[in-house]
Amino acid sequence: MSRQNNLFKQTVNQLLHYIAQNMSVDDVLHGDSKITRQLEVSRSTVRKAIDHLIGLGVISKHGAQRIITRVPDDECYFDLQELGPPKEEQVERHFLAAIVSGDIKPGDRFSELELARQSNCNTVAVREFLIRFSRFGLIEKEPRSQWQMKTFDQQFVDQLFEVRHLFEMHSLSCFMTLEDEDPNWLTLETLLDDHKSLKSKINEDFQQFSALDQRFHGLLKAARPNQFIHQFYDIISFVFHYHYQWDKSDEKERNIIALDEHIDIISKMLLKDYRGATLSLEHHLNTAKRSLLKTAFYKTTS
Amino acid sequence: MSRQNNLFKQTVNQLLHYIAQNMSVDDVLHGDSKITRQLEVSRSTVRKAIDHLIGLGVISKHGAQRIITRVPDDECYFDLQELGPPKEEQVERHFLAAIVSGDIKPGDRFSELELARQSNCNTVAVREFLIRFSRFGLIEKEPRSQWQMKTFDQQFVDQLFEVRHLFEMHSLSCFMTLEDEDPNWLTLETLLDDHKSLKSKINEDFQQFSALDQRFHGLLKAARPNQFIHQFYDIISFVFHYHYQWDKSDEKERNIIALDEHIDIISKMLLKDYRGATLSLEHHLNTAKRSLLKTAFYKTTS
DNA sequence: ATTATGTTTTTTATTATTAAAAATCAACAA
DNA sequence: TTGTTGATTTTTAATAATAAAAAACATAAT
Repeated sequence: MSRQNNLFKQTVNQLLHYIAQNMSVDDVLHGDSKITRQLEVSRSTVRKAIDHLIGLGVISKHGAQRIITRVPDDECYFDLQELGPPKEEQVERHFLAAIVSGDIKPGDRFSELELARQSNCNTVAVREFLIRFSRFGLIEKEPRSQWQMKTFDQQFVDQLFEVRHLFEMHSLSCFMTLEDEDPNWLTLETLLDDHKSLKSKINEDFQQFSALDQRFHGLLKAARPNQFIHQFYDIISFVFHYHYQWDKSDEKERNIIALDEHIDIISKMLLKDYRGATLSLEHHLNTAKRSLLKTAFYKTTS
Repeated sequence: MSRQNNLFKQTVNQLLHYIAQNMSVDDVLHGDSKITRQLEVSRSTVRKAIDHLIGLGVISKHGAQRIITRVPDDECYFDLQELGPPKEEQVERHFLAAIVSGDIKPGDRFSELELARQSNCNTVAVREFLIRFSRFGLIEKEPRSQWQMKTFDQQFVDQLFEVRHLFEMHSLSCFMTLEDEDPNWLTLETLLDDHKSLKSKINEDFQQFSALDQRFHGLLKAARPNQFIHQFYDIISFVFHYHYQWDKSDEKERNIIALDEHIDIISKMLLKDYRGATLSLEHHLNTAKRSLLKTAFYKTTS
């Protein structure tokens, strides 16, 4: 399979687009270092793209100047569709699909080679993805042996929520000690309004809750950003995303309950009721854990 | 460079060793599946090793049975010294050395290729190591650009200790609620004794403190094992190891102080003085942070 | 002096290839 | 059955090779 010089083609297209939008025949093209800065690719790539357009007759050289000779037509553009997504993403997509669909179940072993074949990539790309992914603690590998999907068991969930509990409580406590004039309080008020407005139309738009959920927990963390806590949340969101992809059955009920819990917490926060907010948050986390366990075990035992 | 069939050679040596120790001429060798289990390598490897020994005349085949024909001499053994350590380890060693020696300073960019050349590995091995290492949050990389050593600044230390504080306090609280008859209490008492005995000879053996430190913080965590917390401690220990490698100047003083702090904490724990232990632990963590900052900034600004 | 251009070198991303090791399979014996 | 050996197939680990892209360099122009 030939190498897909993706970036080059993208650059050509972007350049064509720019010309079509902003320039007309006989205009002088900017210097390549300027274009480089605009497109955020290296000058070599820009240069190769320009050469390509010269080859197509869109641009011609007069000494050092490059002049537009004709308006580019659709023929000039590369078809990026057929390139497909970048390899890394392809592996990821395929692997996650395999997990979600149950092709790879907790406890299963799987080979890099097979994944590579299935996702139409080479083994190195697969391996690199798996190494990256392994930081989630969901897969692991012994030196001369295959990868193994770790069992997603009660213990895993317990440990996950133990840490989550610590972090969320900590975040809450940091938030509550913010100055009154801190802009985060305003953001929180807006968030409460958005929650209430979603509540009024929850029966149709329950899927929008997910965005609110992210905003809420993101805002909590924003009171004191911490890269390690942040990293951990990547795991959390993956685990949730992964499990709920299976079981959409009671998504609506889940969301309605969580929405109310959010409103409860936020209201108490705005009233500066630290103790009340803590209790409500605790309750919210417990609900989330129960719900995850239910879904997870429904899945693994079926 | 030819591939180093490390495992095969190791296996041959192990097998020879076993024969030399336990068997004599005309004995019948065990079946290969049995040997496989003992040496924890695959049967193919065992098989190849046996074939090799047959080639050397140490073993000969009579039908399916394999019989020792002579006692193996030193000639038969492979020289494992010249093989060197496995690639992965080689990269790691070289990279860490580069950091510690200041070849790669915070903020620096560095290339995979150069690392590969210096550590005498190929780029893929280097890249895989770097991906693995990146979970420590100390290096990162943009897609088509080089790796970059992140700046090790006050903020990083703050965030590190923020999380560490959360975790240690949590661990302490878990520990304090252990049943009286839990074996961890006994271990803790032993640990206190070991601390005291080190204290009496601290002037000579101050370097032994590091082991005690690991044991102490390990024991705290042992009260409630959690893979996410555990993972985080890998980062902690790396950071400490990394920085103190630079600055051995006041290692002794540091260790003496920390030793006393440990004794303080453990004593209070054994007295079931939760509040006192908490305060002491807090104090201990603050000392550790101050000391790290001092070392770190002494280094980066020099 | 600064900036832009043309040229060259280095690095990254990707594929291909292969020895080593593991896993599987088939025939056979206890 | 169960377990063993011998032969075969897959997979992993590692190397090498190369197109694409970035970075560095040198030269000319403002």
